[in-house]
Amino acid sequence: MGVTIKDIAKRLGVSATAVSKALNDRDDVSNELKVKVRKIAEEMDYSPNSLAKRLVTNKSNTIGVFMFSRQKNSGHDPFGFQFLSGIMEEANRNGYDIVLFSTDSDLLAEKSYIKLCKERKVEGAIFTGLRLDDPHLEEIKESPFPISIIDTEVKGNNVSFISTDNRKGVRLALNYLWKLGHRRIAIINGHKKAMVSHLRYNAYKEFLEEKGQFREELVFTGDFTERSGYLCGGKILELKDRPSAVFVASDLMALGVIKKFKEEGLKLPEEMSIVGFDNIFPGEFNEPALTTIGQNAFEMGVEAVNWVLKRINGEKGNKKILLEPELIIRDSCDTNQFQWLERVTAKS
Amino acid sequence: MGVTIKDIAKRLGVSATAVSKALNDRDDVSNELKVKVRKIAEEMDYSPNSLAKRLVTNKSNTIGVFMFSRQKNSGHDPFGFQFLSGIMEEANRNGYDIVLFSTDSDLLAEKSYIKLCKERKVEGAIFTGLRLDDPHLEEIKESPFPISIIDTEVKGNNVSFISTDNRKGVRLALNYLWKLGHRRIAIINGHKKAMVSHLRYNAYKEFLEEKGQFREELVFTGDFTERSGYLCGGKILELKDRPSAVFVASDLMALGVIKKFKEEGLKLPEEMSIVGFDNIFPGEFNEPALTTIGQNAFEMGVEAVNWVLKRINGEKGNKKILLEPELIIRDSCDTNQFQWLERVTAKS
DNA sequence: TTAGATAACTTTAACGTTAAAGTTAGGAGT
DNA sequence: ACTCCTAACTTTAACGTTAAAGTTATCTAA
Repeated sequence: MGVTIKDIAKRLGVSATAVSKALNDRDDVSNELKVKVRKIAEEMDYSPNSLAKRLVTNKSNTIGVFMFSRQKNSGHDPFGFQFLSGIMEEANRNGYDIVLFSTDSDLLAEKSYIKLCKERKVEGAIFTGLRLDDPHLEEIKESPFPISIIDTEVKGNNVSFISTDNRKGVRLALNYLWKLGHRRIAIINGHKKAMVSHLRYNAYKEFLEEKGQFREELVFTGDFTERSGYLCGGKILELKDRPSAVFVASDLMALGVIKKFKEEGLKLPEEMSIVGFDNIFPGEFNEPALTTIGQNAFEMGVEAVNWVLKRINGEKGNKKILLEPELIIRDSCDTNQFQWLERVTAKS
Repeated sequence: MGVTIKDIAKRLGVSATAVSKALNDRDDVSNELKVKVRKIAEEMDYSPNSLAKRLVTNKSNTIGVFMFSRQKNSGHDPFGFQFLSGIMEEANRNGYDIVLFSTDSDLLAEKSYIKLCKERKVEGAIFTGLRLDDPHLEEIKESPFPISIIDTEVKGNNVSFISTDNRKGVRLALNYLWKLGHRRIAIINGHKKAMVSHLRYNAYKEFLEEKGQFREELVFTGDFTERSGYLCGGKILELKDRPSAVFVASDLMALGVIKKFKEEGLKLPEEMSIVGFDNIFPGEFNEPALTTIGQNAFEMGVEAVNWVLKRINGEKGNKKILLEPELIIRDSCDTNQFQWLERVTAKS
C-alpha cells in the first residue's frame, strides 16, 4: 500500500539496510547517499512504519493512560483534562505516544489494565482516579513496567505516587481559618475509597488535636459530589452547637454546601466561613467566591510522565512526588472573626 | 522477553500457526487443541503482541485524536474532556485504541498531523478546536484516512463535520428572548477563526433581519475568553441606546459580561438579560445562574468516532452530523419584559 | 474400491524495519 | 609487497504474528 524503505532502495539500486541507515543518520553511510535517500523519500512521500520499527527494536515509545473520572461523563471533573494536558505535552516532548483507555469499557471487564498494557507493549502507564478498592490493585503492585499513580499511593516496586502535599494543603487551610479566629472548624471529607480522603482527614485531625480543638461530631463525609456537599451542609445546620467554619475536601462539595447554606438564609461569609480544596474554575464565579487550596494538576501530569521516563531509562528516583499546594484567598471566609477573637482574648 | 506464540507451540509440540488459529478461535483447529492452547497460554501468562499482529494484518485498530484546546493549560475548557470521554468510550467499545497528540508539542512543529498519523498507521482521526487558519488545512482535505472534525467544517473527500446545530441553537436563544419581549438584542460573538462564530453570527443576523431588528452597532466580537466578555460588556454599557438583552456566543464570555455588568451596578436580570452558549458547569453557580444553550459534547465525541468507523468499514454516510441544541432556562433573563411588552402593545 | 471431501493440522512466506555479521575496494603503514 | 585498516556498503536473520497454500489421515458415497 504505502511506500516502504524497499521501494526507495530499489529506486536507488541499494539495499534496504542502506536506506534505513541513511534515514536514521547512521555514520556508516556516505553523506552522498544520505542526501539522495532523503530526496527520494520526500519525493515518494515515504513515511516510516512505526509498527515495524517498534516490533523490531522492541521499543514501543508508548505510555498508557487510564483515567477513572470521579464524575463520569458529567464533565464536572476539570482536573481530568488538566492532568491529561500535562501528560500529553510532556510525553510528546520526549517522543512518546499516549494511548488512552476508557475505564468503563467492556475492554476492562475482560482484561486487566496490566494485560491491556502488555498487549500494547507500553513502556509505562499512568493512572488517575484509582480507588483503593480497585480489584486490580494487587496486579498493579507487581507491574513489570513503571506506573505513576496520581493521588493514590500503592506500594509496589515499579509504582510511584504523584500528588499534592495534602497534609500541607489541609494545614494551609486550617491555619488560615485558625488565624482568622475560628476554633470550631468542621470538615466535610470525601469518601473513603479515595486515598486523599484519608490523608486529608488525618491532617485535619492532627492539626486540631495540636490545638486541643478536635471534635468528632464535626466530621462529615460526602462523596466529592456537589449533592453530597449540599446534604452535609444540611447536617451541619442541624447541629446544636454550630461550627464557625467548614473545611471542605473538594470544591465541588464546597459549592454544594454553600448552596445549602444560602438556601437556609445564612449570611456568607459572616455566619459561616468555608475553605474548599482543588481550585476548580466554578469556584471563582460562585458567590461568595470560594477560598480554596489550589493544586497544580497540569504539573502533576508532567511529573507523572517524568517519573515513568526516568524509570524507563534506568534511573531510580524517589517514588513519592508531592507538589506544593497553594492557599487561594477569595471571599468565602469571614475576615472579621479575627477582631472578635482579639476582643475575647483581651478580656480574659 | 515475553512469552510468544512459539513458546506455546513448542510446549505443545504443534506449529505456531496452529496456536495462532486456536487463540483466534478459527474453525480449522480442533476443540481439543483450542482448550489445550488456552490453558497453556493462561499458564504461561501469554499476551499477544499487538504490534506484530497489526503489522501483519495491516490493521492498526487505532484512531488518532488531536485537541487544539481553546484555553490551553487553563483547564477552562471543560468541553475538551467531555469530547474525549465520548471518543474514548465509543472507540474502546469498538475495539479501537485512542492515540492522543498534544497539539503544541515540538512534534507538530516538524511533522504535519497527517504525517504523524501515517506513521502510526492510524485508521482514522478526530480533530477538535481546529481553526480556520490552520496551516495544515489543505493537507487535511486530501487525507487518505477518514477524519471527523468537531465544530469546524472542512470540505474534503474523507472529512466529516460533527457539530451542534448552531443555527438552531441561536434561534432557540433569540426566540426565547424575543418572546420575553426583547427587541434590542446585542450579540457578543467569538473570534473569526472559529467556524462556529460565523454560523452563530449568520443565524443571529438572519433571525433579527426576519424581525426587522438587526442593528450593526449591537454586534461585538470577543475571543471566547472570560476577559473578552468582560471587555465587551464594558462597550455595551457605553452605548447611548442600550440593548435590553445580550446573546453571548460562549458561556465563558457570558460569565465575563455578567461580571462587568455587576461591577457597574446593573441589576440582573432586570436591567439586562443574558443568554450564553455551551452550558458549562460554572454557569450553574453564577449569580444569576446562566440561561444558556446546551451542547451535548459527550455525544459529539461518540458521533465523531462512529462516522470514522463507518468510513473504515466502507459505508458512506452523511458527512455532516448536527446534534440538537437545548435551551436551558435559568435566571439570567428577565421574564417580566413580557408583561412590559404586553402593556406597550395594548396601548398602540 | 476408489475418487473426493473433509478435518486438522504444517509449511512457507510475508508484513517493514533494523541489528549483526559479512564483503569489498581502496588506502595507509612499514 | 604484504598485512591491516577503514569507509561504505550488502547479506542474513530476526521481531511475533497471520495468510495462503500445502499435507495427511480419515471418512463418505456410489
